[in-house]
Amino acid sequence: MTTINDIARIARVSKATVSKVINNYPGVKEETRRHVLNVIKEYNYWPSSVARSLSTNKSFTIGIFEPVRINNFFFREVFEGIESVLGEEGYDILYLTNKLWENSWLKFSFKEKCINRGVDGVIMMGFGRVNLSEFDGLLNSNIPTVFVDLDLVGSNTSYVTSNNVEGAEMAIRYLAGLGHKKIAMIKGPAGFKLANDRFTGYQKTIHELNLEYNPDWVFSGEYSMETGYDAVNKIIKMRNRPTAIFAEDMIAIGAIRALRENGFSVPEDFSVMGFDNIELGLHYGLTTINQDRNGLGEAASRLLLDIINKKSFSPVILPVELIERDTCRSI
Amino acid sequence: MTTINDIARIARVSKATVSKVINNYPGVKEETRRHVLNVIKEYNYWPSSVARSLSTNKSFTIGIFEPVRINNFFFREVFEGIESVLGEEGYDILYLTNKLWENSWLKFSFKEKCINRGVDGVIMMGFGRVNLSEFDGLLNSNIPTVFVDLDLVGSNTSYVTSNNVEGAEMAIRYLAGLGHKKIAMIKGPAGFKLANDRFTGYQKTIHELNLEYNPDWVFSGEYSMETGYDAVNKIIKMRNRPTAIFAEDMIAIGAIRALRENGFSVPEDFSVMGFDNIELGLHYGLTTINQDRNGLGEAASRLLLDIINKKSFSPVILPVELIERDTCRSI
DNA sequence: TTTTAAAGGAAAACCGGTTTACAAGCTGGG
DNA sequence: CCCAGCTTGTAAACCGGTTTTCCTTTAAAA
Repeated sequence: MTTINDIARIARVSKATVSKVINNYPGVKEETRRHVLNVIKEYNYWPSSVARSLSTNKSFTIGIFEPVRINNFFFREVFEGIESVLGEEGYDILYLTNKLWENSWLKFSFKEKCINRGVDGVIMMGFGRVNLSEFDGLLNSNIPTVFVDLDLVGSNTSYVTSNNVEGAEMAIRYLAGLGHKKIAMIKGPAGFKLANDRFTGYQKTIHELNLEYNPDWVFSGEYSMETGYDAVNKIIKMRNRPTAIFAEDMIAIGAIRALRENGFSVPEDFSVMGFDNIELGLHYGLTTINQDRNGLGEAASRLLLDIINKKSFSPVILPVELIERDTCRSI
Repeated sequence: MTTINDIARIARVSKATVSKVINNYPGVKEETRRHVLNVIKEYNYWPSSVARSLSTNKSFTIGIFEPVRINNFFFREVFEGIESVLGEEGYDILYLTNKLWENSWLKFSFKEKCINRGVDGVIMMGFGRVNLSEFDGLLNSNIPTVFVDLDLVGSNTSYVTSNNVEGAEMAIRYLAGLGHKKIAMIKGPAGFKLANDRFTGYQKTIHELNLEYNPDWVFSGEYSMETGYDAVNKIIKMRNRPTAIFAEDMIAIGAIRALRENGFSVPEDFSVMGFDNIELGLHYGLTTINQDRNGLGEAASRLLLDIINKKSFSPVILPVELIERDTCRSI
């Protein structure tokens, strides 16, 4: 491998001079600069970012932790947003794995892993509100950190999220506008801010609009079709049935399938309203709330860069929008 | 940040001794070892992998290039396979972005980026057979490299892929077994080994079984529903129509939708056979060929580790299997 | 021509580790 | 009691960059 020493020797200058040329620093005669640049090009030299990181304490890498593997496509799209913004700024993205932790002679947590790898900042996604103490190290450190969909803040920590409360409110208002007064909700996994916020929006709006609130109409479960099936199986046995069902897309699709399999029609017998706008929803004509997953990733990266540059630490909450398709009807 | 010097000073030993303790090297009295370990734990010290990389020339990072963003879910699942294997071995994964390249004062290619970042190896995925010269640098370097779905080999380069030829053969034999003699194929994007191999298997088997080969029944396009729509629009206008359609899942689903929209029934009027087994296929009851995407990632990582350790360089070709659902019928 | 300031470049220290060479201390055999 | 040989630990060099300090040129001003 060609190093800065090779270049210095060949160009008959000191390595300090080569360094100045590489970094476009002043204090080098134009003639010398050109000469050094020629040698660099001729030998196809590229400085080692490892060595550079060591001396500057800046690595141009951002770490990502993403342990939970629910909901593949979701994080994938967030990731694309992250990558596009950070890439433009010259950062690469280090996917931090934690498989080895258990075997290690000294267990280490998020913070230690970040320090060990020398990342300039870290994005945390896919974490629920369980075991929050896991994050203590990070929050108390000065490592710039951005959480996606988890509202944690600290000296150098902030978060981004979609406006899930408002999204749920939009959904309920829309259903109410169609004449629905009995609306069920199938919540996502308990402990996740996402799911909690959506439920909050649901409750709040039910109250504001004076709709019927019935605890029996509130279900909860994993983010899967199963959960929709289970809830529908209970709903159809009820004497006092809701007329509309509000649930996250994957669950909503499970519900639609279950309803159809039981001889009900959507939206004739039940209206179904989703949340997320996953691609699959298109194939079911699912009316839903769209959240901008790419935008979430972009916002996360930009916020992280702002934290790194000490420019801004304010959480970012992204707007959502209602997408009208064919699974809700007015009654 | 706590460094090895701090630990050495506090423990009243030399940094060499601390280093030996960290790496479990011999030549340290048990008593000293324990003492140093205690100090390390007390001060929550973790060695900097940046500094370590610099001196050992080994970074425990694997790079990934994945420029094309077709087919999200596919790479996501491959990635999971990669991560699970490499994570176990203590590697982290560096997503290499190339957004900054154009602006850079010296353009650099895959090889230079790898050298610059000091990765121990690199996995290339999502590349087609276009501009193969882009890879010259990598192939001629001694950087361990594994391609996914592109059959490039070099001194330290190999590849993994599913057995796409055989998969196509299975598909055609299955359709022929159901009595189909006129089978159309909608190919994926030209230039990709994946798509080429599948077409090869199709052609070969058509010949072997003495089925009708009609160039008009061969279509080609992007990996999208659109492509399926377009092909079907042509097929239904033909006088001599095929009775079965073979295409990659997303395209096949487009075809199914197009057929239905035009008043045809699947599988009554046309049998449709997919390839890939994407999740969406389930919702259409699509009969298809499954390829093990997780396994592809695992195989890629293991092969890469083998190349790094100079143990094996042989390409890996993974078997596929036929999944029977509801879109093909016997005639 | 001499004085002085500015510009250019080299030398050396540093970042946090690893590794090699060597010295000191201890043990046991003759 | 002395010396060989093993064990333990230290000092120093090194990895490939950056940055500070300082010396040497060169050009401008007096």
